[in-house]
Amino acid sequence: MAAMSLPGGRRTARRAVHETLRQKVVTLELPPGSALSENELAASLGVSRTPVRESLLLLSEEGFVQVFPQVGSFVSRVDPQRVADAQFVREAVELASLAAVPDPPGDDAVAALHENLEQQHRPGIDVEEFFRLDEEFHRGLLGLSGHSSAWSTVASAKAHLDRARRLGLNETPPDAFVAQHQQILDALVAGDRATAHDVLRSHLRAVFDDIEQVRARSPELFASDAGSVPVRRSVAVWT
Amino acid sequence: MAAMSLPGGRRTARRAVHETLRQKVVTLELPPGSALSENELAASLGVSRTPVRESLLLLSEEGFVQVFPQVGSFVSRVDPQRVADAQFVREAVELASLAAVPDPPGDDAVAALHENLEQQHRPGIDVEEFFRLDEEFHRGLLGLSGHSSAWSTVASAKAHLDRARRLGLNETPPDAFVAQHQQILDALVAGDRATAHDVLRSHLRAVFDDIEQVRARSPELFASDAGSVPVRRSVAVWT
DNA sequence: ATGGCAGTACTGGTATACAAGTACTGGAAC
DNA sequence: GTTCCAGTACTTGTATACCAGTACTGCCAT
Repeated sequence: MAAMSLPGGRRTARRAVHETLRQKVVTLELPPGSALSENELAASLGVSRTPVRESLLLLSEEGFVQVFPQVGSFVSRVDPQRVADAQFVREAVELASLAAVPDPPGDDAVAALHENLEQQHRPGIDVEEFFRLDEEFHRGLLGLSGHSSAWSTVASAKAHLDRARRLGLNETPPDAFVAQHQQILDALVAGDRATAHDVLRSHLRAVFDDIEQVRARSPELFASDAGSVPVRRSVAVWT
Repeated sequence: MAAMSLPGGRRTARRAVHETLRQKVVTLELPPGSALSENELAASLGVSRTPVRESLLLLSEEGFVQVFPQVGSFVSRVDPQRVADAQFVREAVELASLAAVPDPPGDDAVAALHENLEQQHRPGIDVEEFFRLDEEFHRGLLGLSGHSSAWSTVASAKAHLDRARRLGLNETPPDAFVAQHQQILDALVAGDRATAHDVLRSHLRAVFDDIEQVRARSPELFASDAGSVPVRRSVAVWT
């Protein structure tokens, strides 16, 4: 829903930079703690500081970047509190949406979800591809209730979860997630709301548990003290 | 949660401009459709275009402002679709939170809510004061479940509702809302979850209905066609 | 009077210059 | 070796200049 101010097709430098950086942050190509110098980024992206700066401002509003005046800008570490918030909001909205799905769900939407699942089941699936399909699946699920327009809100809350999930993707093979997706859809078309509800909740919480495992193993990627300020290095170190 | 990038006390021009403009938009001092020229604002606020521009960027991300390149920036009209989304999300999160409140709710939090309600009951209450108390009440309600940190997400979704509510505050006297607040809290402390749940839902939907009444009376404040683009005037006119 | 077209005054997007502040570096003093 | 301090090289914040594009204005031809 955001960024509706710049009508769709308009290509601006800010838009391009914002999307590029966001992608790199979410995919961990820029891991938590990375220093983001406005000058460096401007030079490497071939634009001036202005669009870079505005992109960083937006990313900081999204919680992906932290800007410390006169010190530097850094890819934010994963904030467990923030992840928990996102989890709670996402769970609330997705479950509320599930409850509002009409009893025979729309055939077209169901068909789309089935096709999506087929692709998820394809062996040797790429991680990036899985993330794309996962996103599409959950958006489609929300669409079943006619509240697809609320997806943007969920997507925003989901953003932090996504980044944390990538850290933990090696913990649990995607197969388990795909199986859960399948169960949810099967229960829905079978009219078994209770099962769909329970499995969706388990599914969402499994993601959350995954994150906790990563946290135990790589605490340096997580923010422990909200008040800490990083020092300027090629990679930030929180003291 | 947002804007944590600039540590609290740091006073920057952007911060000041952002808060000023946000306040004026939310309180309808700048009504939907108002033209916001970067140059004019910069001149009147005594700063350069840069902080003004960055503020408008943030406000557009929040949905309060629409920026049309080479045309102008305007206080956004109330988008019914967006309001509906906000309503759905808010309802889902607040109800989910309510369900997670421990059975005897925390005494301190309950006491705070009671005191808040006392102030709401004060006769001849100011509209701005009511809004402040209403916000505090719902935040406190969310806090009962220990998910107070998710408030920022609700607050963000709530932002559009708030603005629309101000338009409709003359429709239904605040007394009705205050009474509903009272019922919710009473039911909660009495352990009657079902009633609390139902009243909260009714309460939230009453706000929504209020907005619909205003829409019928003042359609020019609402966006009817998402693709419409305003013409540059002292006050924007959507064609 | 009316339709069309050029001129003009505005818009936001971008690039750049300067200012204020922080932290590292290297050397002098002890 | 240690401590302190000045210098320097960076950081983000702000101001300004310029650019591309839009829409209104008023003249001109009809």
